[in-house]
Amino acid sequence: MAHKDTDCEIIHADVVDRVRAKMPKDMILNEVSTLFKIMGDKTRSHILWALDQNEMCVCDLAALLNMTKSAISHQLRILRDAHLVRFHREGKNVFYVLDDDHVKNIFEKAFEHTVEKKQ
Amino acid sequence: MAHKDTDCEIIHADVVDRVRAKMPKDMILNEVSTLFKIMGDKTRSHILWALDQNEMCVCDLAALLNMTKSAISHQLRILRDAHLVRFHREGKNVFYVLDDDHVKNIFEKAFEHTVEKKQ
DNA sequence: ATTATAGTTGAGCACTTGTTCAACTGTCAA
DNA sequence: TTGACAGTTGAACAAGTGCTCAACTATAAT
Repeated sequence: MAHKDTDCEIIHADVVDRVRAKMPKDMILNEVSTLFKIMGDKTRSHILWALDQNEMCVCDLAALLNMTKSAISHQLRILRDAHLVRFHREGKNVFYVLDDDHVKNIFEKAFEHTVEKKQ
Repeated sequence: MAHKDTDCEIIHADVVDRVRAKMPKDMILNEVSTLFKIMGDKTRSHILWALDQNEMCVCDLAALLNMTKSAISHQLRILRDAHLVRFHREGKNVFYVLDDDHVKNIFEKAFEHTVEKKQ
């Protein structure tokens, strides 16, 4: 009898059991994929890359990426909510910076991967 | 006069120019964000994590993740197209394996980030 | 106070994406 | 060769996502 939610038996029960036992708490794996999802948008990854070079204000980011302030601001909010960037106001400008060194590391690994794949 | 595609001036032209000069070819940054996008789905990240533990066939993955073979197969195709997994047939089973060590590294960095953020 | 510019926000809309469903191929066993 | 099961595929649909637009707040200059 196939499993309730699937349409097949477990064929290699030993492997499945072993992997299932090692499986991290679902929440953590979900949070990791959420992190990737947030980084997996063209606009947001460009913003993160830019902020890794320099802190920048919304307007400069908009100019750099040829987008409206509104569009940038919406994406910055998503990055703020995920604690990937911080901001501080200086007069009329709001400057954003990366909030986490890991982001830089994750980016570097992804670059390595992509560059190697292209060769 | 505001920029054609934005609604503001460049406020800190020096910063924008410097960052723009360092900007990697658009294509590479796009490919990096595509990689994150692919890893940024709950199902796919679970599959990648599982394959990092052991090579597995479609049915076992379906059982492990409580999903249908079809749903798993669709996601495996996306991972195959991105060259993140390879497969080989053995009789009626098709076994999948990770195609790249970088995936493991990227995952590890992302785990570090997530675990630290939780503290 | 008024004006101008930086930035934020919510609603709306077009587009994308993941799963389901049904039909299909591939391999093995009887 | 027929049946059973592993796996793939395309269409369809529901849910999610990113940008636009317009209205808003905040700060500074006149």
